Amino acid sequence: MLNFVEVFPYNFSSSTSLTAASSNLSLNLMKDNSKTTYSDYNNSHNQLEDDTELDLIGKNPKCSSHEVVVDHVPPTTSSGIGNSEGNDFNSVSGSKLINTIKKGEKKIKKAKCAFQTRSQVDIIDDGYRWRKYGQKAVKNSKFPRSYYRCTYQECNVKKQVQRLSKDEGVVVTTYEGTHSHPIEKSTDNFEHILTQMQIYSSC
DNA sequence: CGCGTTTGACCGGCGC
DNA sequence: GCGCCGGTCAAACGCG
Repeated sequence: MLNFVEVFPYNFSSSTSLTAASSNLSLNLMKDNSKTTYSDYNNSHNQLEDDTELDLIGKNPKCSSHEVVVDHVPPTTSSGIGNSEGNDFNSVSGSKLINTIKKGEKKIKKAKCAFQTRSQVDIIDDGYRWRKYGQKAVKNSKFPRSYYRCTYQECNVKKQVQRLSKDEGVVVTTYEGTHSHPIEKSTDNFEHILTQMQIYSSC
């Protein structure tokens, strides 16, 4: 179980700091000597206006005082990460559902929050149960990206896990969507992690 | 037997 | 139009 978690500031390009909600997130790192950073993958101006998207990390936007680093992902990113944005994952996900979207309809972006974790293991136990549904080789990286979906019935949350090629010790976990149910496993480390986040990210 | 993982196939978006 | 790429599906498989 977790012995030590260190949160360190991670500077994406054109990153800014903001206060983010964090109350609903729990991290329960499986191994020791892990470092975690998290960032909001939303475009801060366009995406954060949608309050349904802000709550990936926390259900309650008012409760947090944790400084985080925010990455700005252009809303026009290619088919990659944002490919299925706007889809209703409660019904059918993926390309088949995309077919049902009429031409000209504006797709709604889903919230994405990325955590950087310096860890020996890829999987961060965040208290939810996940089922792996895909794995793809990543261009310019020797490590694959794994795709997970929350196993809770009708929960549409997904996450991607990828290890950085240029820093093999860093694992990037990207969350997409909002859990519609409580955490399934109790986690004792969350407060500790949040404390670490606050300490390190405020510099 | 139920649940989760693996992995090749498939699809849509995008750039040329 | 074609090829590349990221994301998803789903059958097969493994494990407890």
